[in-house]
Amino acid sequence: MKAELTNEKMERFFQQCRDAKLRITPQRCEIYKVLMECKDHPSADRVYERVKRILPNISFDTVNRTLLTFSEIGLAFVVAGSGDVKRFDGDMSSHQHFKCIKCKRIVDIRHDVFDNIDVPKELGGNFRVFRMNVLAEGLCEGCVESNIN
Amino acid sequence: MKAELTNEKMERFFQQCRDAKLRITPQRCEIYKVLMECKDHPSADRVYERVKRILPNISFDTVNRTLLTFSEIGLAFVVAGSGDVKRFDGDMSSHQHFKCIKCKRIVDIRHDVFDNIDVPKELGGNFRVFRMNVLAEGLCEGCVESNIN
DNA sequence: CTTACTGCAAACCATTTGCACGATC
DNA sequence: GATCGTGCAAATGGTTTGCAGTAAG
Repeated sequence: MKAELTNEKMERFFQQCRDAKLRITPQRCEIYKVLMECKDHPSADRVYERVKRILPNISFDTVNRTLLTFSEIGLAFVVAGSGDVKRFDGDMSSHQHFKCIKCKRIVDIRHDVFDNIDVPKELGGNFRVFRMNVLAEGLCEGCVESNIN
Repeated sequence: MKAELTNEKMERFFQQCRDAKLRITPQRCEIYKVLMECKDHPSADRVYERVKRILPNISFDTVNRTLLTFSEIGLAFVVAGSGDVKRFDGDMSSHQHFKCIKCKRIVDIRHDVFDNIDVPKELGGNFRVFRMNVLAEGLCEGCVESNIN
């Protein structure tokens, strides 16, 4: 599917775990690898399926828990949406998303305008913004077509 | 709490119901009124509580179903988020949201930059975008303070 | 009078939690 | 060896569905 993650990237991951006082376990490593290789913004369930190929005995709960932990320590985040199951993204670079309301596919979009958008000042100086989410919702190519039926 | 909705607004609501082939019922009317008067992006549960004051026999299911129906016909929408319970907004004018990750408070923000943002063209001409969501996540004033403890 | 809507209860399903065992440091 | 992480199973909680009775057009 994809080239193996570089050693440097895994080394960095180990360090991030240590910094967060998380133990380095085979489960966490595999989940991290899968998340980095997935470009489709997988649900916990989807990550679980993929990791299970490598670690057949892993439980869904571990995958889910780990993904949430990753979100907390900045290794991943939950894609913003309006309902539906949680979808995770391991790409921490600044980008936006399009989500098809029918097939639920999520596509990365990159629009200069949205990069480095500053914290709205209406909030006053005391609000602290950690993350800006930009989500376009609509129908993807395939679903536009099949909608004409 | 707030001034009654104008007759014109209710009249427009009736028309929108007729257009969508929805019957005009006391439940729908009250839910609509409450939604329009709420400035706090209420959950279905919160709307339920408020409507119940007027219609004590209404069920939660009706409220929830109605809010979803409203979302479908463009009378409301679900505020984008990362998990948590669905929050509804009856203000269909272009604006953005800030959500406190701790107390879950949602505040409207209005930033010129985001108004009339155009559909990202990376998607190709065949994608159809119905809605752009912009969500800032962080800590609100109150929670920033109580976080220092 | 026909069709849609409501209220109730049960079903669903993603997500979370408690706990004992096993693994990491 | 002490503590954290995992796997299992059960609980949770928001949301959804089926259905019979009721109301709107």
